[in-house]
Amino acid sequence: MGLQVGLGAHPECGDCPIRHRAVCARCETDELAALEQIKYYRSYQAGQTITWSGDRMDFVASVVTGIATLTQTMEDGRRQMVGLLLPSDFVGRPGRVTAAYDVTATTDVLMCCFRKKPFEEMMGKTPHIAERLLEMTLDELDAAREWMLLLGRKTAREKIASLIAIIARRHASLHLRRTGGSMVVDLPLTREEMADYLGLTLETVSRQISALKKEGVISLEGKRHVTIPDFDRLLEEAGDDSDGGMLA
Amino acid sequence: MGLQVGLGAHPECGDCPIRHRAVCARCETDELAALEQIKYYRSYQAGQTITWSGDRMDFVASVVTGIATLTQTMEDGRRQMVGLLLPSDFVGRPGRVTAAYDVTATTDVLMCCFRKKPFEEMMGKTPHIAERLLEMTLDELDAAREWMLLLGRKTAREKIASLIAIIARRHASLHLRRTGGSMVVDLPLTREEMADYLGLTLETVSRQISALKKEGVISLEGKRHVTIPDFDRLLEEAGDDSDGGMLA
DNA sequence: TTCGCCCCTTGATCTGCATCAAGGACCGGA
DNA sequence: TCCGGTCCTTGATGCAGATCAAGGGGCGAA
Repeated sequence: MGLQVGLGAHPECGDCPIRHRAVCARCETDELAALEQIKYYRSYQAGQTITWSGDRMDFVASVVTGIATLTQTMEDGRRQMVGLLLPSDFVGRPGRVTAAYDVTATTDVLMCCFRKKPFEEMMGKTPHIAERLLEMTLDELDAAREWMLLLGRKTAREKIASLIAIIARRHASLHLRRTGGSMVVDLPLTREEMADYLGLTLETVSRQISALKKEGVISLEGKRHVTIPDFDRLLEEAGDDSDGGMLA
Repeated sequence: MGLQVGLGAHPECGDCPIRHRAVCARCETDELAALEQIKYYRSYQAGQTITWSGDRMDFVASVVTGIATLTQTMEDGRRQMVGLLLPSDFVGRPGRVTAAYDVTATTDVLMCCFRKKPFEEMMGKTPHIAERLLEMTLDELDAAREWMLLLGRKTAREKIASLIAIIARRHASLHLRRTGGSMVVDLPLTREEMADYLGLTLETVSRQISALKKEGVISLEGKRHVTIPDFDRLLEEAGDDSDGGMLA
């Protein structure tokens, strides 16, 4: 979450997120060249599991296109999503051999991968990579803490409103369109995935979306296409103090 | 959370956590000397607020002794703890000017502080610091994700059992005593603070602790002193898959 | 065109935890 | 010794969201 660096920031960069958005370390050329040499691409189909928790994972990667999730599962099947990976987000942990979470592609996904060992060696040689990764990880930690407030203290209605706001913000540079003051977003998740994100059941998700729709906070075309006539109203429903830097 | 490096790992280190446990970067001498020059100590009384969310925070720091918490508060007063800082844990974010959370001392706390600017300059010069901070932040992120599973999907009873297990583990090198196979821990939090940690009310916390006590999962002396006769049993109550590396 | 599979919606009922309320244990100060 | 405050426990009641259940819409395959 929250690992994006605006596309506009480094216009000279190319198509791989690690390079142009994730750990490009301000586009310093030699680092780019080195990273360039060890990267490779992998694609996954919608629904495909990228790694299972506990499996060996010998690469780190960055999402180029598509959406993936991190989830934890208890023995009895209860599931909680703990990460939502959008383009430019980073997965994997330098210095760890096995995956800690199930990583699943919810849409078709293209990943830009780096074998862990050469990546770690590069990190040792190019300090900016560790600094950039630190910055990204701190952003993720902030997002996780916001998420904890949501899980622990928000009502079902507030959770739904928050999720829509979060997706609207995160997709801002990707899929968001402003149409005369109103925002339009496509929800990239099924009701069940939203439930796993929010710590609810899919029935409750469905009911609360219907309620927000009936009351005019959002409007729906089909099941996924959401129009937000008044973003501030949505934030109010979400229980958020403020916009938190939507357009900062 | 989870930022500890065993005391035994670097016996030659001194008394400041940044130095001997947090970002010592394997005790490389020159880095130590440089860090040594910019550090200073501050102490806080139990109950005192260290920073309010939104305040300017011009230092980063590491807890030397005592316990502090990070909490988020909604406008209507609902509170969620999002971080629990034990000795050796790190607070603050290089590259950010204002605090994102309320930081509160729950016991008397001694912090080892570094003014942000010199610390950031040092980071630029000594790459190992960023690497070490990255490692610590990734540990915190993992802990946050475990916490999200707890908040989103666990029952009140499982939450309490989980919290006791977490504290027992984290205090392992500090306060934990093994007495013939059983463990003894002092809960460093009031019932209300536990409730804020777990996303419950203090009444529910109290009831569930009583229940676990009645069923022999734990025993209590006074309100804070807990004996765990069978740690595996506790983990079972917590819904955890396994010990997760308690003594690893 | 029809079938079958998802995904989603809505209704009825149940229940775990919140809320409201009262009182007990402990402690430090007058 | 009593008093007030803080922290904790326990009981009674209410309600948000889970659970159980039924059915509708869209879409790809036959």
